[in-house]
Amino acid sequence: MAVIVSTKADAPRGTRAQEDYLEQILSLIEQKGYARVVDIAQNLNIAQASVTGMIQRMDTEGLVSYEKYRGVILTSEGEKIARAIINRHESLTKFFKLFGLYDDTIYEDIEGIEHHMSPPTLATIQALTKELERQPALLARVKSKVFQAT
Amino acid sequence: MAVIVSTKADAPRGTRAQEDYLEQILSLIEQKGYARVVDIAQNLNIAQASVTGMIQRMDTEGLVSYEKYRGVILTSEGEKIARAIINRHESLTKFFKLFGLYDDTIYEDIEGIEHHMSPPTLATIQALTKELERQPALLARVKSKVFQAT
DNA sequence: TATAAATTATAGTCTAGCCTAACTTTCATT
DNA sequence: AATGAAAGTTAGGCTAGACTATAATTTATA
Repeated sequence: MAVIVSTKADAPRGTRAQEDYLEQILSLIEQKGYARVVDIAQNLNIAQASVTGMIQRMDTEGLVSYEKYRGVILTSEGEKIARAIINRHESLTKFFKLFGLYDDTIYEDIEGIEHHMSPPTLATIQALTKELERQPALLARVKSKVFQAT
Repeated sequence: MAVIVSTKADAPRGTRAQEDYLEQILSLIEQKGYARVVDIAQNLNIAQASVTGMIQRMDTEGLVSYEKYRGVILTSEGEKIARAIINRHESLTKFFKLFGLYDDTIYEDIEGIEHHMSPPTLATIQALTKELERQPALLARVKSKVFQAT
């Protein structure tokens, strides 16, 4: 069963920074039930005031719904973007983990590239991941070619 | 013969935008012998005045050497960064081309991710590329799983 | 060689996205 | 219910990196 990938319909996108916020917000909501400014700020390593400001902008842009002092929730538009980003993040993590790269290395790389990978390319990575999972010998050979010096 | 990758020595880096400029400048110098503001501007899809401004900043930061009306050349620092970026670009192109992704898709994705990929991760991609080149049957199987709808 | 065209530079402006400091609201505890 | 701590907001400021309009310089050509 093949994966069908369209290059036509561009997925909705915020800016890079906004995607980071959306990803954090959804992740907080799923794990704690709500997303507070203070937690978003801490996770993104950003000042609280900056988070408030960005959230207000994202509210006017329809990515989140926000009321003063009442916390944030995602609009359906915002959630769609957040899920796309999280999906990319997870797929890429799975892929890179195959090769025994350090967790920190993986995390930093993905942080950068998850904002830039198109659906077709991601689908390819996913297919490749599946195939490599099915072929441990092949995977071992690739891994054996790369050593990381600590 | 294994590739040895260090995670210690961080490669010198400019900002994302600066890396784009450096890549363009080196590429122009290699293909035309010199890099003019007007060509950099056109290739990066940016106004000429913006290029002049950025080049001046990069001069003060030691990435390029610049004299009014006399064109730009790279410092050794700047060239080192430029070559690293171009190397990443080429490696990634080679990798994605394996899977029959559209050229435009490849170009856009790489434009985004080349600024964010660490040496260990890149080395892994390179090793994987080699292995897949050696195993056409495997490659075919992965490709068969992803169709792009035009 | 003079002058028009092309190229490059300057000046001034704008937005995104961050910061700190000070203020306001909410929450928890007594 | 009062009050101090925690969370959130506002105000003001900064830098990167883009823009347009205009001026200066170089290059090409009549």
